[in-house]
Amino acid sequence: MKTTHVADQVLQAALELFASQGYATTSVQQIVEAAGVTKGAMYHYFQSKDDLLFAIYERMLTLQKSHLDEIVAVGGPVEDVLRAVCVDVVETSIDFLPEGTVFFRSLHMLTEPRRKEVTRRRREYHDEFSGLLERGQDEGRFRTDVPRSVLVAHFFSDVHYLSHWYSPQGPETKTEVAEQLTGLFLRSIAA
Amino acid sequence: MKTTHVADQVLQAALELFASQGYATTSVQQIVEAAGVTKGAMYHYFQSKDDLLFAIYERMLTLQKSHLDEIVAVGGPVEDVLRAVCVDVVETSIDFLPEGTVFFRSLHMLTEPRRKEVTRRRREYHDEFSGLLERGQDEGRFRTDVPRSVLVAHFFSDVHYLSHWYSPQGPETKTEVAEQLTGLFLRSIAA
DNA sequence: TCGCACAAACCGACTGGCCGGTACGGCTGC
DNA sequence: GCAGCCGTACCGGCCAGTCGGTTTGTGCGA
Repeated sequence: MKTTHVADQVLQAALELFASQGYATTSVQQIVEAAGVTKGAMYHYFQSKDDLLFAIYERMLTLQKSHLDEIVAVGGPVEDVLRAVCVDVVETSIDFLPEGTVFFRSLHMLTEPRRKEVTRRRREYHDEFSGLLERGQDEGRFRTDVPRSVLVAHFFSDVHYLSHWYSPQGPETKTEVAEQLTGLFLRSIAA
Repeated sequence: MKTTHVADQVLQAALELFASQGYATTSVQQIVEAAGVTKGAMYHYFQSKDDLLFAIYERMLTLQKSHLDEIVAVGGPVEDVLRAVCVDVVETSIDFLPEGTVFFRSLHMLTEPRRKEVTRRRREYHDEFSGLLERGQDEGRFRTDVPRSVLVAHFFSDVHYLSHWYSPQGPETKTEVAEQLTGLFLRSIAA
């Protein structure tokens, strides 16, 4: 376990650099210098620069999915479940703000098969979310005059946009923003 | 009709390539080939690759601002003005979907002074939008229990996200989506 | 406890290719 | 014959990835 140290440091440095400079404009040399290791060490743990990027996506996707599953498993009235999911997604996204930046900005840099997988897993996630909306609609809780896909996009747009404006140093706390955005969303989709 | 000027063809090709591949991974050679001209011709009209990117931003910013000013100038009840602004922004963003993709994905690639200017003009735009919200709040039409900055972000997140999910070939027309998203937003911010 | 063997971890100079940008010459319309 | 317009060949620099070699850790027999 001690040897994952190098890999972790590299990933962390890569994440920060990708988030601040972008993937394409960050050289492997910069990453290894920031991580305090050498190219040789890095290429011992990763096959390519692309691997670094994918590892970041991997972690993010796995985390999001497990959170969603956990909350849905608890069960309860659909509105409560949806509220909990929304709040959690926003909070998690704030906890992982740099990942979010990289996530949306650099997706097109991933090599084809990996990009496809990311897209697939992301769609799975959206589908599960959409399922909640459908259940709510069936129960007459949510409006049906707007396509579900638009409602889904409407919510995830907020999540996506967080990394463009939210700052932990700003006036609002993570929890406040999560409640506020969730509140806005739930009100807009109510039947 | 020989005369879609070389500069225009280059810009158009650059826009499409930047939108589909990203700025950093698109070479000048690719751009000039797609535009059917040569490097020499391109560098006769543009000083650098960066110029191409900035020109795209320039056009977008100018367009958005002029639309906003026009609508605000018409005047009327604040809710009507805001509705018109929102619908227009969404529709315009759909008309200029590739620009939107490039806009948010490649901002960090612009050289420092230019990035600052883009940010400044964008903030101006947001401030004007925020001014509308403030007026509505003063008149008791919009809620005041959520910070205005969050409301602004909430709306622009939708605009931003359009390029990630909307397709002109999809089931919804531009106008429908504009009405739907605007409707969701206005309902969520009502007093 | 020590010597040894072997593998995993790590180092960093090097390379081949690409890319942004330039130099310069020729062409064309006025 | 001049001035903008454009083609072409080329350059210096950078960058991902490699590769031969060195170090560090570890198990083991004596």
